[in-house]
Amino acid sequence: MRTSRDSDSAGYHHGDLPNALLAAVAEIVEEKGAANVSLREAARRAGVSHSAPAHHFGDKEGMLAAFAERGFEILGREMATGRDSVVGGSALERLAAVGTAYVRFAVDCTPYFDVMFRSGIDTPSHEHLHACADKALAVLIGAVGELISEGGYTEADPRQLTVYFWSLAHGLASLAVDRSMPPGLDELTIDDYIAGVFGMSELFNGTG
Amino acid sequence: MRTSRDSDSAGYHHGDLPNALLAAVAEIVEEKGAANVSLREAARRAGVSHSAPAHHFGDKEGMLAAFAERGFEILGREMATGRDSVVGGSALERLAAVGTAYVRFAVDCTPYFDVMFRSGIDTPSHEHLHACADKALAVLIGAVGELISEGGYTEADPRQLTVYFWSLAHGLASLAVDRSMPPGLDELTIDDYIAGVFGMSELFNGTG
DNA sequence: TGTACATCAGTGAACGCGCGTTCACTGATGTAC
DNA sequence: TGTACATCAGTGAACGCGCGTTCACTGATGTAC
Repeated sequence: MRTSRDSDSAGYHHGDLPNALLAAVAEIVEEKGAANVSLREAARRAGVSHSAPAHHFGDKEGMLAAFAERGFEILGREMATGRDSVVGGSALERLAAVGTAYVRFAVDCTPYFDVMFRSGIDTPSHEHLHACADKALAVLIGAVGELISEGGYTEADPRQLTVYFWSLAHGLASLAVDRSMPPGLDELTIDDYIAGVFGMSELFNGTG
Repeated sequence: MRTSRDSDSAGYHHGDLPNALLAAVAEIVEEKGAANVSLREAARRAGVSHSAPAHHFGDKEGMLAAFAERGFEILGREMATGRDSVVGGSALERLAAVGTAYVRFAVDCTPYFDVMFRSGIDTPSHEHLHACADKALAVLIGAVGELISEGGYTEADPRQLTVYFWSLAHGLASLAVDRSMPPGLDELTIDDYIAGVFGMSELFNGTG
């Protein structure tokens, strides 16, 4: 197997250093946590001198911001894919699919989730990152809008409904990533909880 | 105003160093984020030599664990107080009060919340901390149990119902702490969202 | 086809910093007698 | 009431480490002519 590192372009010029560095960031976060990411360690793993990263990302914040941007792009894409995978379903089912994609993203791509939401990065201060975050979130907001325009939950404030579903998704994502299920609750799988949590509003309708 | 530092016991012996160090940790997290807590900085703020903290907490992990323990004690107490403040209400109302206390704790005591849930601390590996976390969580689990034994949501799996409410509280807490409301959604206050999110299940009953 | 040159990507030495941890120490406190 | 002694709490020097950033540099690439 050949990586970009040992390809023909290997030598003084790396060929694809930004991607290699971001891949290294993912590795480091996975192994040692977001707090332990450093420019030098990323450079080391990319097989490059420790001052090379500055060329592409400016500084450490810049590298983390670039990594988070990529995360938001993936998250947005996954949520849209989830939504579109529901054919002939209700708006509530599409919204549940969006939420499910959100939680699955956190579980399957934890390094991204960690840097995006739990690394202490100041998203608003990075213009492009902020835009990426808004764009991803627009998928969730849009799904809530569809729910309302389809005639559901019309009594609710759309903003509160958005925060409700986002809280549900973000909370479950956080708990799942931390594997901090309370004692006895780790018998069910994460998929059970996803189904349970996003099916709860329907359950309420039936039994309330 | 006199602090414990400049009291009569000031001098070679601090008098209340563990507390002073934990107060310093809260300050540091507030100002610079959980990632920037250090034994030396805490010692500096407590007005003590940099090697003094080791005497009380062993090492850095130990200091953070002690801080998190205190956080879980406060969280548990606040949730119980919230629950008990509902007199003559339903189990669902008591559960909403527990969730409200959870979110308020995160907003009002953000340094604790950050260290407890977002500092990368490995809770299960600290026995006493783990016990503190379970004890706090027991308040939420208990409130879910009361809901069920009162005859509500009997079709739901209690474990899923617990994770549902915990996700809701933890998600809203995280979003509120990060002030990462999506564009246009920061017009409402956090209290509006708390009321909206925990009133949502009742809303569902009415309109579903 | 060849040459000059600008531009870009990565190097490596150097800087100063704050950190965690260790260790022999000393000052303060309290207890036994 | 006084003295000896054990224990505890905090000191300060020292260690080695990894870090971010800067800077003059060099190797590689591509473009103009």
